[in-house]
Amino acid sequence: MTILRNRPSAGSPERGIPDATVARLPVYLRALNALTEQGIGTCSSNDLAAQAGVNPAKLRKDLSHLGSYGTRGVGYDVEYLRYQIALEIGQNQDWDVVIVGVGNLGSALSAYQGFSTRGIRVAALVDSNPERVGTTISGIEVSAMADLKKVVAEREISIGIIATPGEAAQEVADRLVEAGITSILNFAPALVQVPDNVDVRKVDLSIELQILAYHEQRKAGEAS
Amino acid sequence: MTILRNRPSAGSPERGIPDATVARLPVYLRALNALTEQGIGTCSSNDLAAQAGVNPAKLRKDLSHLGSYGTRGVGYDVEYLRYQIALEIGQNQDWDVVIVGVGNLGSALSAYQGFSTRGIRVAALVDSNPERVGTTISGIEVSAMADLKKVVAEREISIGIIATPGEAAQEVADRLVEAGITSILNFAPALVQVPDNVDVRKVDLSIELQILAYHEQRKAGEAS
DNA sequence: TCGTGTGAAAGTTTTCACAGCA
DNA sequence: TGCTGTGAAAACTTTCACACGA
Repeated sequence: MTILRNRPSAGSPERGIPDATVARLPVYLRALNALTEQGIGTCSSNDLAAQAGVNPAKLRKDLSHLGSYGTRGVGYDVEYLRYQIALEIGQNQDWDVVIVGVGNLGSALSAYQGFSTRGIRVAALVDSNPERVGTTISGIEVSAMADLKKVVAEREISIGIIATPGEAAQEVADRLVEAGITSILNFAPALVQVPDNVDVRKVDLSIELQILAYHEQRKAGEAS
Repeated sequence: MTILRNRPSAGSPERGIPDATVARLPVYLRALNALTEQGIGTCSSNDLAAQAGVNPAKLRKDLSHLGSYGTRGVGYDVEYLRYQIALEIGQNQDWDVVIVGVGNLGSALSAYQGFSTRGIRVAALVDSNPERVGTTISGIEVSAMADLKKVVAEREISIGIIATPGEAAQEVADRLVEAGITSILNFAPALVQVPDNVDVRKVDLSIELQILAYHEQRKAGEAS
């Protein structure tokens, strides 16, 4: 889903964490937070893997891409590891995002509790519907599409979320790119075309259910 | 994310489509629908791959797991292929789902247009908050948690969606399993433990953004 | 001739199993 | 002794490239 070049990258001895690992680092971060809340200061790869729902060997391999932050025979210091992972994935700074489309989904996203604790701050809302412009949702005033560029520049936003119907998605993506956005999370059920320097990830709510339905059907067919 | 056994399976000569392929079949279905809307009756793997945003060789390999539905030198009949894929992933029947938790996200999901056209029907809403029980959202009356089992049985629902806060997720999952649900889509930012015969898929909205933030950070660090 | 279907190669991810360090 | 870090094996996925059939 993501367009990405795994640059071995600038200066540093060797960078380039595998995609599969990157996708799990936020999960480990969440697991570490849970351990902290439980008052646990040190954990083994088994403990953390159980908390994160992965295989311990995979966890160790993943962490080995970041460096050696554990102690043999002991395990990992929860707080230290949390800090190192956060550093790696840019979680010790806040990321401002703009949500385009404040229908049901966009509104739900702007109120989503999970973002703020993960360093994601919904900084602006934009909609093409004049009736919605000027209204306030989750404490944020909705701006007009025409003001997108200004809003993005003012608040130095680099991440955009598309929460419009599928038909509008490409147009919105174009506008986001034009406004200077370089990462897009696309909830619209449509592919969007963007320049090479822009990353797009897609979340498709019905596809997830369709995959479940497939397995459900197989289970049902098991009677045969 | 999914727990699944790739059963070579009952009777048939050889079943068991790779996970990666299953995850793309709904995408192909959508692409075929788009072609139909454009009045295109036949397409090559190149055409369809472009529409779906994948590599043509991958598309052909994926389709080869279902059977030989193309014609060499010609391509695929759009309608016929659509039908075959729909058959494979159980898309020619409607799937009733129950959504647990009608906060912002649950409400947005119950109104989500993308479901109905993909054979997903939101058949019931359930919430633990007494103030929400009895209210109507998107034309559906919200039921109490205590009635979950009854509702699931009455409407023969096999798929459940968890749209509650993380703390409630495990409790809800247990209730769903108890009620007879065998597939769960979990939007709560928490892992849930279920028996082996139940499939769970997880959609984590903030993780997607955190992955984008990671890439964004790398891009920013490129100046070095 | 053209484009599918598919073996075989390349690449990626996961898992195993154990050397090595605290 | 116990658990990390990691090579090497296994599994899975993607891509290539071409034989084959309409």
